[in-house]
Amino acid sequence: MMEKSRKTTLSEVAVAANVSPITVSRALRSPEKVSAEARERITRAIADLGYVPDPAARALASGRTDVVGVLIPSVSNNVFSDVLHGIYDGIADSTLSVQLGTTGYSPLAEERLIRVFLSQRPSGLIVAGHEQSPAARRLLAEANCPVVQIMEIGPQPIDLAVGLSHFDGARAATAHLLDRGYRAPAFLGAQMDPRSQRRLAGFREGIRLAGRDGPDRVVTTPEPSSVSLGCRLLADLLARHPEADAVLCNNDDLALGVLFEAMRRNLPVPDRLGICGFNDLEMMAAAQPPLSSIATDRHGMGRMAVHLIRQRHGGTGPARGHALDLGFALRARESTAGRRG
Amino acid sequence: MMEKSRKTTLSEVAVAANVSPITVSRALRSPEKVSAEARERITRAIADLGYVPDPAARALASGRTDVVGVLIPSVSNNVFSDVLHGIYDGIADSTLSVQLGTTGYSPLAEERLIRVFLSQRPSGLIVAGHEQSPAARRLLAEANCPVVQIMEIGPQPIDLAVGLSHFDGARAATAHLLDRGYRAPAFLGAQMDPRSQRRLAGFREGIRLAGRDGPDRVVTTPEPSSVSLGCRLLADLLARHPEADAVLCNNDDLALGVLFEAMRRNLPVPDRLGICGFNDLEMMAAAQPPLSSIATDRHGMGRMAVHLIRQRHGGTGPARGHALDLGFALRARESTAGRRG
DNA sequence: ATCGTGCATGACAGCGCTGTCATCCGTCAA
DNA sequence: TTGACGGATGACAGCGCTGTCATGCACGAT
Repeated sequence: MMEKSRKTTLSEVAVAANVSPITVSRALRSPEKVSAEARERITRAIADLGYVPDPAARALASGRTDVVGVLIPSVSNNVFSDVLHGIYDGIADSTLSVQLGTTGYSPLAEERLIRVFLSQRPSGLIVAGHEQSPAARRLLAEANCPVVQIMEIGPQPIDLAVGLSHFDGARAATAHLLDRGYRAPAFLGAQMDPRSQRRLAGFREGIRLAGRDGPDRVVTTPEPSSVSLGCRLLADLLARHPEADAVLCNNDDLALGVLFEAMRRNLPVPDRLGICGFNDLEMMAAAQPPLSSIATDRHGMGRMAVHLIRQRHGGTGPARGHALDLGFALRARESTAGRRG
Repeated sequence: MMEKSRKTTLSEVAVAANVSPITVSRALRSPEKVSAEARERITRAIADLGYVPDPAARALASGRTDVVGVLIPSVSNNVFSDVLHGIYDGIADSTLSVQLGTTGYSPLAEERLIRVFLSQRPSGLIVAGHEQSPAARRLLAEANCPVVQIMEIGPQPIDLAVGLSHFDGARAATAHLLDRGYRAPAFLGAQMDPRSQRRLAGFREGIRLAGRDGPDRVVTTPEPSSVSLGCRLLADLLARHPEADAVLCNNDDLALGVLFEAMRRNLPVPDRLGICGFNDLEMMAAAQPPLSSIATDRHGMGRMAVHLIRQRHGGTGPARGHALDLGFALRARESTAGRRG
């Protein structure tokens, strides 16, 4: 049953290269500590034998792994897959590898995964958001590896944070809508996770700052976001607030759905209805009319998170408690060109 | 520098539970071999001490890991993130974990990653596609763990395969377009990976079977797929083949771009231009007009791949060489309702 | 000639766990 | 009562690698 497919070991390489095992180990970990000739022989022996180090043995012996743990709510969400992409780009030229865990937006699952990840003594941990359970926060605070919270920047990072202010982004978008002459902007939200909550708060703040005292035009649902949900949310909104003349959507999927629903209802965009999304996925600019959105640098967040971890290992980089704001950019396109008439 | 954040070990649990270490190990691996009382004490001790097993030590001692290696070209592609989602759902109720590697469509990177993954003695390997380099194929064939090729079913799987025939899917879509009265269907393709090539071949076969001898209306590009690329490809197509009255798109992103570009050009869909995508992402049904597509069960592929690996470990499941066809479904929607007039 | 210094290398032990075999004990058939 | 048997538990060694020290050597300073 347990057929041993003979793995070449470090010792076998050592024999072939006529050095001791420890020298082979050094040639791999810190080549500069090994003489050029020895290194040469070892390199050849490794190639000849097709040797690949055993990460488990290395981890056990050294007490550390080259693994970066990544905790995100879900992989089937454009936002997180962009972040993940950035993370992979960040580790590309290193020996690091990624251990991905998905929490499904459950704090309990998150806590469990943190425990599992920490048991592997990772090189670093990247977690999405700032809403860890108290126990999870404690675990992370006591972890002896860099911990980077991504997606948003909060008041006090556990260790490091990279993200943006979703509140500010939504407020800017709201100001933009008002600026363009929309008089009754609404907010549509799905999957109301903490970041969505913050966007909603930013929307309300934007309305408040403009001195509008009208009704609170907000339609949200805990359902996961999707394009078809965008269609339904617009229908809901118009049923409840027929006067709404612009929507700030929690994310771009909803915005696309809103666009399609508006087309079905012959509501001219942007003349009768302004539409603004959040994240600025690639499709937004290609839509007809092109859809406005708040651009966020998701790829950069992932890459930067890895960068911070690597800096920390190099002894440089920002100190504990540093939050890096990657900001956002308002991409004003035709879908929010303003009311006509 | 190297502060030892004291990890509780299995031996400490053993002391606390007043049993030998090996019994604790057994209580974790195969609880039925341990008496109820001992199990009870051990469980409590584990909880009290917050013990988490060290996977590296376990891997080293047992010669295996509970890791499933997953090799996909890219994470920032809806198709693969759906598959990944399925994989995570597949392992949800097990002790398995996922090790993800992205090849960026490079056979060399793939080969390297296969080597790295195999060095961890994984419980299984899931690789996208059938186009491994000869060396990679050999590695996989000799791996002593189940290997599942996903995305498509080919002539001879290395071990197991789960997927669908992209050729048949595209042929069915082409037949559908012709069926609905479109006389000059074209094919638009981006990121012409092997699966896209197969779809193109299926398109041509569909045309051939219908006895059309017209020009080969095909526009492809090696660029990665995107919505805006769909816009550009339609522009290209119309410049070269103004008579084209329907497009089969390599994937749904392109189809969406085509729809937007058609709107910009005031080409009525489906009257003047039929549009069909591939994969049937959620947005297709929500579009206006709703877009036809070939539905593929990407989530199911991931789940099934894991299922096969778990079956194999249980000693059941299909034998080496089995290819599981998950099929496809033509979702005919308004975007291919046919020419008018 | 003597010593210290720095570099390249090696010996040794052990990381935390599990495979293998051995041991122990209670139970039941003869 | 005896022996066989099976279930529960334990002792031992070792997985492949690296941390820690120790060693050997060539070199220049004294």
